[in-house]
Amino acid sequence: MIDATLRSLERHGREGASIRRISAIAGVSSGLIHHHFRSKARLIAAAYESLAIELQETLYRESADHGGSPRERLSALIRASFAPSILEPRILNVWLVFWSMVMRAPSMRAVHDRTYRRYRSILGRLLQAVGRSRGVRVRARPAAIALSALLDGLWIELCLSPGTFRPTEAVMLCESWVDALCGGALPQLLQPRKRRS
Amino acid sequence: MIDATLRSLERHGREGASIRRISAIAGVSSGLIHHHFRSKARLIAAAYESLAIELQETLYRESADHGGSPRERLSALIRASFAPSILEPRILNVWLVFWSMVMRAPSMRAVHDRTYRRYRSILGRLLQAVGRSRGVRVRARPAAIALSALLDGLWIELCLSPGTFRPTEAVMLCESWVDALCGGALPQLLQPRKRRS
DNA sequence: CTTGCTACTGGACGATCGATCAATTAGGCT
DNA sequence: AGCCTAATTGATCGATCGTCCAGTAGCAAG
Repeated sequence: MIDATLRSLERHGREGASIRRISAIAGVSSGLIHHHFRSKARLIAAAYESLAIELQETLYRESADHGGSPRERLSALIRASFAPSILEPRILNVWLVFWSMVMRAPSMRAVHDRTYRRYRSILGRLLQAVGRSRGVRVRARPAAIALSALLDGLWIELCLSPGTFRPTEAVMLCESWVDALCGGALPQLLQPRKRRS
Repeated sequence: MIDATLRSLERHGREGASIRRISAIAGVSSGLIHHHFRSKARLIAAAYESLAIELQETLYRESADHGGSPRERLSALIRASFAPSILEPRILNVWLVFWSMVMRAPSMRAVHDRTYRRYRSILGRLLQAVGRSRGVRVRARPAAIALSALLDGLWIELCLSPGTFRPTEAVMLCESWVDALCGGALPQLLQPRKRRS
């Protein structure tokens, strides 16, 4: 049923967030959805959390499968973020609907905050591990915020108009940022070595 | 009339894209909108282009007003991107509606491509000027793509949940990236000094 | 068999949507 | 004054929306 919601949002975008369309795709009646989820908003929120967690697990699995070193795992995660299956412009439709509800429904905001904190936590730990193996102490929080923003910004633009630049360029831009971080070129994202009084 | 469209989208988000709401805010009848713009889609497209150009001009003016050196102008643009007037979460509502239509209507895609190319051009020229004053030759296109993605990604997350981090942190992250670029830490974003055969 | 409970159906309700159009008003041109 | 065009109105249409609810089917317990 949640899968049907996501598929409807993929196919019809903003107008796919309709009980009738979703129930048609799911092959059930419209009343049944109101029986299980008490309102449309709760259904959308459940679908939101489901998609966010599934996406993070996909990225995390890709990261864990490829490469042993932290740097290789991070590279795998970056590449996976711009893989064709993730990059499908249809999926942006889904996120746009979700984000537009985050602004209005407090329950949606709660889902967003929770899943995004998890996402930053994954990125932060990975960045810290990469830094440790390169001899720099990375401040996980701001580094994760920057990398997630870079990933998201590139991903959104790639979905909006795929012809502007190529996915490999997006990967390169992220890798360059990580290299600069490990090379100490982003000193404000590293732990200060010494405290001055 | 276009102003009323933007205000309606700010106030009511996704549901504000309705001829009736817009006409009520504009203080005219619903029929009049169909008289001037032949359909709702054309009205939204006109409002999209209007907002995008107005935003770019605001940023460009802020950039030109503050500071004489290219680096100061770029800093002013970055700070302006996270100024309270730009950062209002309401405005994200408007962009989300526009982006969701970019995916479906070719005319919307055309508006997006045109305005985004302009935006990247502004950023690219500024980055190149900053690089020149620091003695590095910046490749305008990928650098502008990366900075715009970083700006957008941070801006979106700040609008979605303003409590996650502070606007000053976002400014710092962008400035750090620019400093790394000027310091030569992002070699793939610089022109190769020598050609090898 | 009856009772109670849950999954599930599908039609009805009022609201709102984009679009259309006849009718009315306003304004410049001769 | 007479006329033509453009601006503007508001009612109306069919479609679709979220929600609600009376009613059916399946099934376990008594």
